[in-house]
Amino acid sequence: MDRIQTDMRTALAAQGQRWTRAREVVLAFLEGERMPVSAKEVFKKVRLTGINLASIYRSMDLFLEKGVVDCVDSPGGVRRYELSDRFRPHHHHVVCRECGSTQDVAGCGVKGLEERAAQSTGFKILSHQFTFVGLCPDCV
Amino acid sequence: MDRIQTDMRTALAAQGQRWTRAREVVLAFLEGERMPVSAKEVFKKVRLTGINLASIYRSMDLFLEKGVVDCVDSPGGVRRYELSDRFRPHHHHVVCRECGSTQDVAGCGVKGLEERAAQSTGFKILSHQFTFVGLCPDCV
DNA sequence: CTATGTGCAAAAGTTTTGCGTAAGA
DNA sequence: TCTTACGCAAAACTTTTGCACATAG
Repeated sequence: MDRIQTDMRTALAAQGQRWTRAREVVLAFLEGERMPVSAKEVFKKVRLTGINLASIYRSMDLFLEKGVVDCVDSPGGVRRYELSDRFRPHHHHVVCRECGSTQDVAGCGVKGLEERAAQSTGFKILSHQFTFVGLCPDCV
Repeated sequence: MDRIQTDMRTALAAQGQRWTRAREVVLAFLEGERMPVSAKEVFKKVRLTGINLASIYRSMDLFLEKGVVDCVDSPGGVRRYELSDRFRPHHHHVVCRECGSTQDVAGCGVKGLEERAAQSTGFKILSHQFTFVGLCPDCV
């Protein structure tokens, strides 16, 4: 068992929440991925474990709440999840307009804009999503 | 009839496509909005015209294809539409994590990053979506 | 043991599609 | 007139929820 899972287990135990098979499977899968994945994609790839799709959504909600994963709302209307900035360098994404495939773009380049946005809108800014939309090499 | 509608009508006519009541109603509505709206929001506000929700989606698809509107994929899984950069200053958005309300954030601040993203990923970059996620004054 | 989480199935919500008809040009 | 687009209804998809049962602690 690796560090993220140990941390997660401890954090959950502190609040009477449990480290279950579904949560372990989902988190382990996310740790092995380099790109954001949708709930359905996780479901298909862990099908042999018998974990239910609803449980994957519920696990993702828990991980989001704990700050262990971040989500990306992609053009195309499918939500994708990945390990959060706490465990990976902060970065952004490029999504293919045709096939929906997603890749990381290293770096940020937009830090410092949050404060300006907060001032001009009155919102309390919690995070940002910055996504390039384009065509992947296969779809050009 | 204003300029955008005239342009649109001409562009459609050139390809054997028609300027219909549904398209006129949807485009006119978008021209009157300052913030991105979902298909359902348009539908509710133009209900008295009898325009069908499916026709609103179809009109939006057409306008997207013609570059007359842009879409924003918001956290929460609802797609919103607004007049494109061709008719409004380029800008970005802030979305409330709780209620989904959306506001413009003036300016860009991320121009010049597209080329770097293209180089590092091999994608052809067509556009970008930059969204701040936070809490609106009502939801704080 | 006991409360929490899961599987299953149904529901909810958004977006798409097929088909017969209305209506632009 | 003749093709395009619309209305309607159903379907397709993603995500959420209720409930009885399983299971982690």
